[in-house]
Amino acid sequence: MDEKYFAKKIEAKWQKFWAESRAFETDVDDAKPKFYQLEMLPYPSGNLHMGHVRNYSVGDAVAWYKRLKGFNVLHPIGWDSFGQPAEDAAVKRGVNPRDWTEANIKAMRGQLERLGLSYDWSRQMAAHRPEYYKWDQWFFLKMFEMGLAYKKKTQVNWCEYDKATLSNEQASGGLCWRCGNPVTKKDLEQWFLKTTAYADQLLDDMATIESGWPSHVIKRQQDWIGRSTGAFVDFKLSGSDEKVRVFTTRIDTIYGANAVVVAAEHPIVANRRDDLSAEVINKIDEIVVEKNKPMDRETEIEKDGIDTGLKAINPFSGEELPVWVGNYVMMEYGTGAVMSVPAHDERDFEFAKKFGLPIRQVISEPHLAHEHHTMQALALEVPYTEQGVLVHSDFWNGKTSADAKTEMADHAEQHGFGEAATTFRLRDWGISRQRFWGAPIPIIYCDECGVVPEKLENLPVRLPENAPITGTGESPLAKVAEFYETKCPNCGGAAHRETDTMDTFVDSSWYFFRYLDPNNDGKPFDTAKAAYWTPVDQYIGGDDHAVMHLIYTRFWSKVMRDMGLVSFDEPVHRLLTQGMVVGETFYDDSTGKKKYYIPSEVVVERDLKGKITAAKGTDGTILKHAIERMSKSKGNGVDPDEMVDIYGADATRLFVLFAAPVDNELVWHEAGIEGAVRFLQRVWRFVYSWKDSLGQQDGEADADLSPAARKLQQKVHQTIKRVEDALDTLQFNTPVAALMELTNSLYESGIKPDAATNADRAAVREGIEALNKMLVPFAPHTAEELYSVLTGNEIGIVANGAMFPEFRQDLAIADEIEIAVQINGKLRSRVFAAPDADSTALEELALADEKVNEFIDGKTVVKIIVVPGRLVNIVVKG
RNA sequence: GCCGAGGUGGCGAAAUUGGUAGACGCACUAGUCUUAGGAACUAGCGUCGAAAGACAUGCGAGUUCGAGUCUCGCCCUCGGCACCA
Repeated sequence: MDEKYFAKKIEAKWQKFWAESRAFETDVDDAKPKFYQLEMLPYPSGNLHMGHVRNYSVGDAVAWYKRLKGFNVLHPIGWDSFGQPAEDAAVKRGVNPRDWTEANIKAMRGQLERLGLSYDWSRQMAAHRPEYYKWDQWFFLKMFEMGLAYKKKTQVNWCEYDKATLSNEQASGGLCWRCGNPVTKKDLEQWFLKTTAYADQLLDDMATIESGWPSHVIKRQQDWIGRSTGAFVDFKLSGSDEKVRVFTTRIDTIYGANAVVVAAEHPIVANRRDDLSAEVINKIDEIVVEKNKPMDRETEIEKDGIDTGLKAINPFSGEELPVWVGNYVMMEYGTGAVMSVPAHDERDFEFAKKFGLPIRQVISEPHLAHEHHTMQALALEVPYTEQGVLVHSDFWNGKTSADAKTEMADHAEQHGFGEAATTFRLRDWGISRQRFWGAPIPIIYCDECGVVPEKLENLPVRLPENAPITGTGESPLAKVAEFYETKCPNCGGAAHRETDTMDTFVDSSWYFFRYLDPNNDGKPFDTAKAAYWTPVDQYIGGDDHAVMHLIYTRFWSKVMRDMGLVSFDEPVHRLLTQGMVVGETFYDDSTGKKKYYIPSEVVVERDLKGKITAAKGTDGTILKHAIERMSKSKGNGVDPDEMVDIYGADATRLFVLFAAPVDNELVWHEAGIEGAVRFLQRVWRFVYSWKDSLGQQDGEADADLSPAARKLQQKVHQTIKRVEDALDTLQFNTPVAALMELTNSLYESGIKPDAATNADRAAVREGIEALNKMLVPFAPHTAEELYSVLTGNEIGIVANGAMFPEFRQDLAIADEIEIAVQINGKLRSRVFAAPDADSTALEELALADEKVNEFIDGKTVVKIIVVPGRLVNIVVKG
């Protein structure tokens, strides 16, 4: 190696060395603690993007740090390789999904390797390979056995653009998670996994991981699971034995009910199509049609409904109420029917206003309760949705809402018309997909025996080599007779296979257990290995999976626990969600639609300070300027390969870590990455300027450290502490800053190799070595190269067992520190004192200061506050 | 509408958790060296001011010797949810 920093050369050298020496293949040394560092696995699209780079740079920094801290580190990677893009490629370009996927994996692995990420490649898994999806199928059959997998006909979320079925999580917000287009409904037979069976656990167990997960993810999961406690109440239909069961969280308001409102699909109306008037039937059908239309996020849906003419009896008051159909009642939640209490619910209020239904107040603000008893119920201007005291509620008058809720639910139960109840927003996970590129659902339909699970020993149910992929939303496997024609495992008669495949989120629900034992042919993984490595110590990924992958994987772990495969409740103890990488965009929206300009088509004007004041296209169009998520079409995308090529992997990674706190958005400015290169070069030059002088101990008696060397020593140890604390709390920008400061201090010390004493040389050596080791998590290639330059060994940092530098408090403390002197809280002067100088000494020093005396001259000192080690504040009057 | 996070220089950000606001970096300005420099180095860089100093952490109050940090009330930005009874 020459003395000039040349990223390409050293990066290629060390990547080759790491691969050949299998430097990152996981060893288990019983004397060391374990650390499982996991990052969300990529979909093999063929192109790494900057978001991946950020995710994996952070993960790699943690993995390296833990290695240097003496852990057995497991740091694997794999491929979420089933999914729609492979089918899209097949439709568009006629390629085979398998070939396309394998080629992409190969290409992306190359990209990851060029970044120098320290993965244990020997544990790689890929979801689309039969050795993996065999176990998806195995889990499915186990869940079928346990009653956790079942089939039902249902309205599924359907994305017309992608021609794809979506789970509720994937259709969150009424928009497709993949393409962002509105979601419609479609009737389909679907396989479901019973996530609702774990709703309580999914919610309650969050308490055990709360401290290690970002609060916004916890919050979103809580909202998603959406537990609400209340009661079921049965309203008997007049002139019938039938009952309508409603769910309410506010049974205390039941005397204010003016109607029972049911969903359009509710059996009570669906079963009476012949009896209801044509007008009612028409309205019901209209509501159903409206409901199944793609949702428009912007406009609020207006309340609609109709009186069915049916009557129901309020079991508390005995009052006869009309039964309405309302478009705001959802069949999928609760019982599909509600009691409408307009005085105390916004939606019911709006509904009552629109249709002129009576509004009766039955809950009062506590201090007004007495008046209400003597008053007629008043028409409210706005609904009163708070809790309060019951009025106009017969026997229950005067009770608080809280008391009434429990007592009234008990009352209902005792009299057989209701009970306390809990409902969830969470629905079961629909996993059937009418897709080719996924794990076949291992179920067989037999005319004689019905639904029959495939035998475990027949797994995997393999995907056929070829299937007609059309992208029209029908199952391609249904057109491959060799695939679906089979024999019943039960009776041996002719039968056919399920032709739907599994949602790809099945694959990612347990992939990180397969890393522990990737070649196991008899089990998904060895339980002893799982007991050692899991739960995951640190998981890192984007927060777009807050309610998809991260709920599914928690569910899956709980099922595996109940199967006896693992013994914990939660698979991930610490979660870090990194922010998005965004870029500057320039666009013209004068035509109503945004037209993006690529950077080479944009001319930017800046003011003296460098702020952008105007932007124009080279065609003269005045452009607007914004920060948006990176994408090719917006012209703000950055190709990681290109960055690595120009600046090097280390500089790219270092910059990504340094540029912003890890959970913030990161705005890509290419100029910033040059700063990272400059820093690495500065380190490089300094080490080279010293490399021949560090070992010299030419007999000269050890002198004391010079003041400059002593100062450097302090900085070294302060930096060790700062870097350690930062990495322990998952901060990556501040430790890089600390290393830059340390580098500046090395230069500023002014200690020259030829002029230095042995002691001073040793101080510089300590600084260089500490810097070198602390640089490893951020710029591993450069660090390896410098390490070999300094130590003369070529076996690499891992093999050499190098450890993170050791912090010494006694060396970090300065001999003399600066104490701020304030007068009335304003900084007026500074004095110097020993770090352990006591209050009296500091006070004396401050009062002796010339500048201080100028300020307090002629005034009365009222009080003096001394914070040892920090400041003196003199309070004066007059 | 509800929930969450956040407002600090031209920009990305620090701030030992109530104690010297703006570390570190980018951009910018001036200079040195160089055939040259988009290299390196030196100096400057919150605002106003010649300086002393004054004013500065979204706005307004409060607590305190002392507030970016704590309390209350507003304003704004970004994310999430969408009639969940």
